[in-house]
Amino acid sequence: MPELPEVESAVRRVRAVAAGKTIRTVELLHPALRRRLSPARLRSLRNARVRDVERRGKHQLFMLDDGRVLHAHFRMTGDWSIGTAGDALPRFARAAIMFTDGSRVVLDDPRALSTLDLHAADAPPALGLGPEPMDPALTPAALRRSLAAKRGPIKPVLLDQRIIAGLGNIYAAEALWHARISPRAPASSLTPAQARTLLAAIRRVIDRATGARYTDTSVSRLAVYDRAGKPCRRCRTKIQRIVQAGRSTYFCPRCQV
DNA sequence: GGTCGCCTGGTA
DNA sequence: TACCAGGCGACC
Repeated sequence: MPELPEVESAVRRVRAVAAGKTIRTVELLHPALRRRLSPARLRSLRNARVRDVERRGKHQLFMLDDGRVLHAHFRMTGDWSIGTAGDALPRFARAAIMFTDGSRVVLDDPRALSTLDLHAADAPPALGLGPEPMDPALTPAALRRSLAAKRGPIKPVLLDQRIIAGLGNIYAAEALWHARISPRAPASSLTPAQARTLLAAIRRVIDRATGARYTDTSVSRLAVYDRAGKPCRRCRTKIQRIVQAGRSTYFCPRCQV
């Protein structure tokens, strides 16, 4: 489910139960997760203590006392379901982390595309992420510079996590609409004024969504996402859906130039 | 950049 | 039954 705001909310919920706790077991409930976590590595998590849970872009990092990192990524449809040992498992439970105090964190993911990874203490994860949207070091000039180095239309480029960490398909489209920039405009063509407007728009859509969850997002008032054929909220022109890099892009053909 | 595969469910 | 899905890595 996640773009940055939803992952941030997930991290906050999981941190509240996991930080300071000791792991009793981690159980995989779907075969796809076994590709990255062998039974031996799973067993090695017994008695590991979680110091804290951190977010980097859309990645979630359980920082263990021994320096190892349990690394979760929700991909399209993952979420945490938080409860205790005796609770019924959610319908799409894919993994369960049990803590010694009886609390339980379950990875709930209908499509089972989520990943869990364990990184050794001497090999912290290399995530290849650009700056967080709210990072003060990310200035309009810096954004324009990184976009200038990329070929192709801006919308797919904005999904490149090396440009801005955590931006995804919905909020990229939303931000472009707010900034009145066409998703087809070459990434390298942005003027300084457009870069400034776009960065402000990205921050606005991310900030407004922070604290929301998947179900909230789908019912919230998005400007363009999933609104093909419906009137633009600015000019009433019909919103168009196109496909870029295999992903849906929604935009107003009249007021996004 | 484009396209496919990963997985499975919801919806037209 | 077909298409779509908020991600991402591998491939051309």
